[in-house]
Amino acid sequence: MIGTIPRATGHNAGMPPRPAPPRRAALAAATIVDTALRIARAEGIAAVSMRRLAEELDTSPMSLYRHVDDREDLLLQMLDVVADNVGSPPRSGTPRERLRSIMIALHAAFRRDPWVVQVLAVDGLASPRILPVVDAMFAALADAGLSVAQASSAYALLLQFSFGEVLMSHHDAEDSYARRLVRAADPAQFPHLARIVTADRRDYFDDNLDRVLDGLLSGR
Amino acid sequence: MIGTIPRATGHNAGMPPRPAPPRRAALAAATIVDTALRIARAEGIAAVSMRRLAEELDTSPMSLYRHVDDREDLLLQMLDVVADNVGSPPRSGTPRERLRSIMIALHAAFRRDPWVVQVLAVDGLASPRILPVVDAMFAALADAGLSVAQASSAYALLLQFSFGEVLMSHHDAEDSYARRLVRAADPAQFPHLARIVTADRRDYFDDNLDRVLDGLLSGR
DNA sequence: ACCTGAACACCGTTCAAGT
DNA sequence: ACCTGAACACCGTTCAAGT
Repeated sequence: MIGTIPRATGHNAGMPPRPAPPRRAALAAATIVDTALRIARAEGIAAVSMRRLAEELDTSPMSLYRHVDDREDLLLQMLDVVADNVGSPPRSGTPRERLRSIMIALHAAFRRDPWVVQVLAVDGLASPRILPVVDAMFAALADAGLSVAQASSAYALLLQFSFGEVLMSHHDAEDSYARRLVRAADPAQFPHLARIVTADRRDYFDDNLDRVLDGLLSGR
Repeated sequence: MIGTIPRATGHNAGMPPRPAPPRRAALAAATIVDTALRIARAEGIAAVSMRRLAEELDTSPMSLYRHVDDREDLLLQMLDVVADNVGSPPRSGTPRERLRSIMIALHAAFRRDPWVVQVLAVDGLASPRILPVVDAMFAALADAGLSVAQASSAYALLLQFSFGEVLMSHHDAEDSYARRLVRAADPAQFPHLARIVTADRRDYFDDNLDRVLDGLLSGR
């Protein structure tokens, strides 16, 4: 599997081979997390169970507990990886430009790992590695002239927006129950709804991000 | 248990007692749903299991399956009740006023039953009884002068916003992991974050709703 | 005809027995 | 000292045996 022996990146080059490695490469925390991420992306976070993970790694479920405190700890380590994927916030540009590119990076990370939103929503977990991004958002909001109270409010809105977007588009993408419901709605009873349904769907995120930034930054 | 014999509200008063009721009152679908709602409100949706529900109703888990197809069907019936709690959308007022009061009603219902957002988010379910509210939102957006494409986009944003709000405030309310994380952040490393954390928290929903409506309705 | 106990295939986690 | 099989307390759901 990919990343079975991480961090063995050359400082050992030229040294004699390590004595008598165990028959199977030792389970590394990074391997567990990588495998969990792969399962989560392919089948959703519900498929990431300790037993399933152990099976995938050819071990017993209890072996995992030597590298991971419990399932919550595993989820947190998965969130660390996703937080790193968001990347560093930009240092130049107008406050609005900075906010915009942070939000787009956040959104891209959420889109790549939609299960993240479920983990944050259901389990209330978060990675400390996202803090630089959060700090940069507050910095941009302050630079835009917002008071502390206004910035708190604006930050909440921006996060809620990207959260909600991923949450809903995740199920809208496939032929979800909710989508079938709207399509099956009686046009006579819900005329406005019917007009909308016939319109083809696009990705609303970029447009709506500009609308939100309009509401937050202009005119106060 | 509470609600074992619902709707026995007096139209039988003065009548002779019913002949030979079965030893235990028959299980009604409404009783099951009511009990499930009570558990969900008190302990979250994860506590609503078929086995727990049966225990609460003094029956076997399999008896529930005579009134409910499966757990998904139960969740849908619970969503029906919440959708009814949202109430009828207003028929008068400016488009903005109508949108505003619909959103506030929706938000109030979500606040009363935060588990709804998890069910919609994780299971992708929805109740057809919410369709009148959705239709009214689209009607207001059309009356405000938005094109079909603009209204679709705006509708998505409004729903995403209220979704995200409930999702995040649900965990922010209690002393969640995410909240402890922000509070534990190093002020030297994250100066902007530190300023915010010391500010006391309010409910941002009403303010942010106006910001979102500003962005959506003004200036196009 | 109706109800339901036992069973099946899962889950996270503990704990003591095994090497 | 280290690893892990069996066990515990859950879960949704099926199915056949019971009345």
